[in-house]
Amino acid sequence: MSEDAGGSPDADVDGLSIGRVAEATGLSVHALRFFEREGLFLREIPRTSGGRRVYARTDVDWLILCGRLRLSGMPIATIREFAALIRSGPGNERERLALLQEHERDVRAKLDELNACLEVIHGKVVTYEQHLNDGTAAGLWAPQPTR
Amino acid sequence: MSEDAGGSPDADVDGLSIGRVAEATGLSVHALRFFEREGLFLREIPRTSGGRRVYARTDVDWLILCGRLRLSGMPIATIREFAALIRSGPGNERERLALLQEHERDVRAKLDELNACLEVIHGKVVTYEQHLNDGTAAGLWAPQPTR
DNA sequence: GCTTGATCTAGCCCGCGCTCTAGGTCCTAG
DNA sequence: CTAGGACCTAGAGCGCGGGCTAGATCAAGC
Repeated sequence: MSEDAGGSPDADVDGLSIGRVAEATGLSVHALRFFEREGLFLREIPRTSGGRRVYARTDVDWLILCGRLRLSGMPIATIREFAALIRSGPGNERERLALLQEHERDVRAKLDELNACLEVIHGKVVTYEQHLNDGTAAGLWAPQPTR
Repeated sequence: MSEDAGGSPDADVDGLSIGRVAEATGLSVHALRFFEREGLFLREIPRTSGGRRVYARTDVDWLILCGRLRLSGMPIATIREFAALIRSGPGNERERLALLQEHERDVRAKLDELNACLEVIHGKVVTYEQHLNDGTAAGLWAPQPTR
């Protein structure tokens, strides 16, 4: 139930089970195995003699970053590219930077877009609130557009 | 090629073909037919005697709002609910307002989330920029996490 | 030893939001 | 009259991001 909390022969100091990593990152156990199949990790995740994954803190840190990248809309394929750059060692920092910069631009663009949508939506909300207070129906959608 | 631009017997004044509506809304022709199947419209779209859709300006206005709702992450199913409320006529404005308010909350939450992600990502960008200027490697991911 | 829960691999399945195809019809220009 | 583009319906397909299951193994506590 409590798994190995620091004493089993297989797990290194601070070796984490998949369940603990799931808790720590907010990702599901399924998602973690999926990410591994998809090549998103920075290294091969080692196994115990029994075949179970043993994660390190640095894996969790990376997964947390992956979570942010995903939340902000980066596709799995792009995260995979980024991971591949890191895995292939020093020397490609400019490429990594370019990838991150492009994503930053994308996120800013999406923020602008969302803000524009928010304005429209908030405008609608205000219109309905006024209608409900005043009893007017100005600016509301009719059931059948007036023709 | 130019379709009916205001003179054919079937099309009302300002009756728009699906292609024109696609242009006007940025949605694809396929998407417009899909939206119709999904019940997102506020009315039955009338047809010419030849069976072609004839849209009005009000349909375009509604579609533009739908576009904003979609862009801001509202699922098709929720837009369908909203459309159904409008279609069922006056009297349910509180429900419409509640739906819009909830979506507004969702959008604001997503904005906060995105901003938080952006901070993390921008931090990474800055770290890489510093590394490339200084030649240091502090804070960069190693190819293999140091164990 | 036995039970119990966490984990394993392999692989199929799903919801979403369109997109595209097939096979036709319409209709306007030349 | 003919060509060709826009449009029609019905329905299959797809990319994405996981979710879920089956059937087995592993490991900890009693």
